Amino acid sequence: MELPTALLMFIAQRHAEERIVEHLRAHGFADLTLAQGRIAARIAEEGSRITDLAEQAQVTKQTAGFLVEQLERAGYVDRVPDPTDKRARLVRIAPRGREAQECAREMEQTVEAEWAAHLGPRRMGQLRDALVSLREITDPFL
Amino acid sequence: MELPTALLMFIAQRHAEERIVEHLRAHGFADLTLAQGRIAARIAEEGSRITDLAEQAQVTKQTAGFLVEQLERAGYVDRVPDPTDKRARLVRIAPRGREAQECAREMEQTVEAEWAAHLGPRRMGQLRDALVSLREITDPFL
DNA sequence: CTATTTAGTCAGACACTCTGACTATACGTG
DNA sequence: CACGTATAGTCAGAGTGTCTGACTAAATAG
Repeated sequence: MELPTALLMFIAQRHAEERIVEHLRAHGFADLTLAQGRIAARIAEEGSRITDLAEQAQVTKQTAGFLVEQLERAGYVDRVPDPTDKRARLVRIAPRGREAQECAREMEQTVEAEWAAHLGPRRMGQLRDALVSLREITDPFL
Repeated sequence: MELPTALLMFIAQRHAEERIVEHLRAHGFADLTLAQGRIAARIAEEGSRITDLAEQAQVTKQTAGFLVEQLERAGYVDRVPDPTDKRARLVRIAPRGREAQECAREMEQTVEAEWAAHLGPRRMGQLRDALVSLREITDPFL
């Protein structure tokens, strides 16, 4: 075996991540770091709680809170009291955040398309199939 | 498409990474961080230069130097003058580093085996085949 | 021999992440 | 209902990883 499978995944995954960050940067979203993006990408349409974001992004709630604060200051999200729980505040995507989401998704799809073109539809399908299956034994959030 | 392919890779890859760190920790290599490990894993048998390690691990040479310094202090590597270039110093794996490498490789193979068992040999082969092919368009170091 | 490149370090700064301690609210049980 | 526990979140402090910029010393090209 030349390289471990996990390292192969790391290589491709980081490439995608960098392309997205670069694309955002080129479109005026130069503040917005990777860590912030990982949080922002997980905010639900109805708004999300810090604790849920933390769990999904696999960081502590302190870290999630810190990142949300940056996002809020930069205008990517806003926070409203949760009507159903006075302890909680809901984090929602703000207009600027939505623009950034769309920008990121754009490059995400571009990269995905490049991969599909390189591998061909059959092997791309096999790749996704294997990865989805692997998730069953590797996703701590599942 | 439920989840982007790159995110699926991230999930599996992080799982492998965490298993390895946890295994190292359980075997007395509790100092030794992920970042240090990423550098250490790339040290060649004959020794490597900081600059090469930096390039392979995709960090600046300052960062690589910083991490090597930690590794050296903890006894995982040592550094000797490069006989062919008086500017350079070769980073070499020390005995303790070799033990850690073996420990890490052990879990790496365990995880690899778990994946193969879950997917079956055919799909595991397809997965690796696709990832190796993808490397052609995603590995900045290739 | 000089100019440029390369290997590496030093200094400073910032981002990310964690642990521990704390407040306030919600919830479950007797 | 009251009390104890669990949950949502914050504050404070620390450590680690990472970068940019400026620098030194040695190698190399012309």
